[in-house]
Amino acid sequence: MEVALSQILDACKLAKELESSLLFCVDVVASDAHYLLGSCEEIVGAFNKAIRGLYTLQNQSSCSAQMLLMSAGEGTGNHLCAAGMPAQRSLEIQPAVTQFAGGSSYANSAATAQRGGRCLVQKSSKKRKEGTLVKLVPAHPNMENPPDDGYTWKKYGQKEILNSRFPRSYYHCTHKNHYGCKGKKKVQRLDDDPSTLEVTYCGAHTCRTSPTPITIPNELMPSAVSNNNGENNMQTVAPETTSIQLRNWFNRDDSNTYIEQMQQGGRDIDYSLAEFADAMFNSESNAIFTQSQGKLQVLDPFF
DNA sequence: TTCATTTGACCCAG
DNA sequence: CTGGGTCAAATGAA
Repeated sequence: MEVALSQILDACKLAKELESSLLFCVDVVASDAHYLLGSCEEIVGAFNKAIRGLYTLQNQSSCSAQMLLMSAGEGTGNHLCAAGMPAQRSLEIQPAVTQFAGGSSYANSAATAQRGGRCLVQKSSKKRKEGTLVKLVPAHPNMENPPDDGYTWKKYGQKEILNSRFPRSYYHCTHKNHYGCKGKKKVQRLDDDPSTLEVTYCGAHTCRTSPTPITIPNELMPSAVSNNNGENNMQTVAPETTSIQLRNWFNRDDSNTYIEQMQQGGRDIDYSLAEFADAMFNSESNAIFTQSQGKLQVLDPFF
């Protein structure tokens, strides 16, 4: 665990170094997009290294490692560089219990995680389908719907289940039709604890869209057509992994021009960096980067 | 009119 | 054959 924490701290330090470079050495840094790209990939790599270390720890059924893993990867096998990460990615510990079945490298251990001191009891004797993830989440008292998990779901069925007091609802990813996303989930209230929902995720999200869609100014979009009245100056970007987005961003012919604009100070700099950070970590809700008093700051939970 | 939800029917693995 | 999962028409809400 100490090693993993150390790796996370290293990654945070790298992020802070990059922040310092961006804030105080803009002239040097901004002229070299490859330096920025290299720094970002170094940071992402450092976080991934820590995550891999935590995978190992997970095999030892480490409760605290599991909590960190859930914060970092939500059990989908996504690394920090991958898009499609659920919005709830903060270090906030949620009262949920998770169990994995085989499938992704992340889930191969089939380890039972314990969170909040509760264990998932397997009701069915049937062998669980591989590649599924089961979570127990607290049900909202007055709502049938499960709490938001960062994805958008479309309900396509509901069924009464044998020997269950409550029906099971079936959902698939809203982007199933657009991107052929295979993300699915089943939601069922527990018989012995109606205040808890058992959410079974099956199938990985392949839609590769961010739960908090990345918005990039039109002028940065390859297909951008400027709007005469200046309205609607943002576009929502769907699909592509974050690392690809970053690379494309930096490889754009006009990226240097944009960086020059960033050097001029004012909100444009902060806004651009926020977009950059958003593209990098693909989530606002657990922002590693934030804007404070007009400056981009790195949130470091360990300091 | 569009989109999400409901619900009965159908399919298929065990 | 049974039960879980999915489909698609019907329905309702915005």
